[in-house]
Amino acid sequence: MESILLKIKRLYPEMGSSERKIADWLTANFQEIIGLSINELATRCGCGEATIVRFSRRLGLSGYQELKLKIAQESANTAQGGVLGVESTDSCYDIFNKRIRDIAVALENTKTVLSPDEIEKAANVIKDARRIVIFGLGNSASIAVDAQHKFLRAGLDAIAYCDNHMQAIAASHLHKGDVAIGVSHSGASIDVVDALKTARETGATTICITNFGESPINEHSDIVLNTRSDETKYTILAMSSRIAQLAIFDAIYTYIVMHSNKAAVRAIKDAETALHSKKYIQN
Amino acid sequence: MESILLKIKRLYPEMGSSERKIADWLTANFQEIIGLSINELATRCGCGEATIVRFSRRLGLSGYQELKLKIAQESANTAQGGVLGVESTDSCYDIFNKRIRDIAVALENTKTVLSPDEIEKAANVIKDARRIVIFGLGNSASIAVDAQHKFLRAGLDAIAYCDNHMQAIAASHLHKGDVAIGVSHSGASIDVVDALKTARETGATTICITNFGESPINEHSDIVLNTRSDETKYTILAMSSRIAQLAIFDAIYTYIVMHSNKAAVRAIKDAETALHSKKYIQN
DNA sequence: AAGATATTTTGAAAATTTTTTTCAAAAATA
DNA sequence: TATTTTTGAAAAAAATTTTCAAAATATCTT
Repeated sequence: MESILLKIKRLYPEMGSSERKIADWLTANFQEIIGLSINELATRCGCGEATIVRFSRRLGLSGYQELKLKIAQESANTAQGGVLGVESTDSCYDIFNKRIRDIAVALENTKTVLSPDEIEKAANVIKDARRIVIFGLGNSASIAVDAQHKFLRAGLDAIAYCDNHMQAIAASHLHKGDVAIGVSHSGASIDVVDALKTARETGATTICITNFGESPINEHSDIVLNTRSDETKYTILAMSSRIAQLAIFDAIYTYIVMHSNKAAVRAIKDAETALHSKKYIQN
Repeated sequence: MESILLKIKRLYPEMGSSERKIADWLTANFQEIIGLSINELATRCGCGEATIVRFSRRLGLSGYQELKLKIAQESANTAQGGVLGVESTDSCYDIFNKRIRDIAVALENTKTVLSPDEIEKAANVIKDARRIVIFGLGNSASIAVDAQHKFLRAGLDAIAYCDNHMQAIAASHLHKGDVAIGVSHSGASIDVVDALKTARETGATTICITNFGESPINEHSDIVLNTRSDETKYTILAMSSRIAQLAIFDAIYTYIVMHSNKAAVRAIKDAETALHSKKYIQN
């Protein structure tokens, strides 16, 4: 949807001099309109009220009221400034707000480094895999578990291994047609990298999900899915990159459901109905 | 800044029955107010116009006009796009892009229903807890595991139980000074609700993380942390609400680290250095 | 427990403010 | 100069806010 400012810019040539005064004032004082009545604005712009209504109509709105409402909506997004670091005086709610900013930024960045081709390939390989094993340790363990959960719901044969011994064993027992997925933010987790290497040697297809850049895990991966987050503080948790990882798995899961044969879709419906008896209320 | 919805929730007890009708209607039809005049809203709520003005004033606003403007601002993110449906012709990358939109919207919405007071209370209770148990089943299991992982890193005594029998047992063995956290998007997962109820009976402090609205789990929780996502499609995965849950836990974790005594901070540093030997490269 | 009194809550109607429409004058264009 | 377009003051309409008395509720008294 075209924004108000953009519309103003586009329609500017068609306006008369009085309407242009309104356009100019609004361009300079966008949000300020929210607190003004139509005649206050008319005074500021040096024009009549009727001209303001006409101006609003030109933008495709019903009148001044709607103009104000629309600008209120649009300025809500713009208003936020860009500070990141958590201060020791921050309330927990403050920290939450900063975190969700981080997440939004990381997701946008990931969009720029995630290859459309690679993720499409990954989704299809997983969809048709005989067996899927997912490796994640420590911080990435919950991502692996989450992915397992999703794939199981889609009727796939998936297991997450979050223990380095189990990973090594599982990797060595794979075959051609199987898929091994390694999750590691740094791409340098010894055990996960080794497990992926082993998996590849068995003939399995290997996929990694890791932060953008050179890393050991890429060398052992047939398909590389990159995230991108510029975390500097508390990087151990790599919170926002993990959200990006989750989003990638979610997209793959959704894709598989959409492209699956009836049986797999039924598996999802089955999973949902199975849950109903476990709820006090029926959603 | 406290959101309108939060203010409504907080001031609800002080309202008379007519004002509550407005509060209820608004909670259910938040954005819809933008298109309504005061008497249209009065009709819908079954009350007089004056009551709506009084209601607005109670929220600290000058009147109905400002209420409408404020809601327009807050619903800006929600209003755009809404829930983006995934089409069967979408590429995996397309789906990813739609997903990250959903996530951004859910996070913004959660900001408006998450009570600053409650999350602050939760963080402090957890920080000083003798023992923390976290309950999550199915979809919420990975969130519980993630939270456990974070709290362990902060040097806290935390365990996640993702099995209904273990949850029941663990809950019954708590004491005053312990904290039980239940994670459930619907707030209606029988086993988690029961475990939280049991936990409370032992004298433990109970916290729930659930989607905004009435739900069984609230009744057994001393502290309620709300998320908000309007998922209609693929609601079984409740993806975006889970991201919001993760962000809440992350904020609490970060807050605890910031406010902990030296020992706990050292515990984090310890955890980080312990990981270094497990990496091929040093970050 | 019943009744009386005070307080609070409420909405209809009046008052006010805001927005929109009308229309003739001014400006621009042909 | 004639025609069209643009404009704003004033009128009309609509929306919002205020006032105030009735209704509901709570508190006190006996």
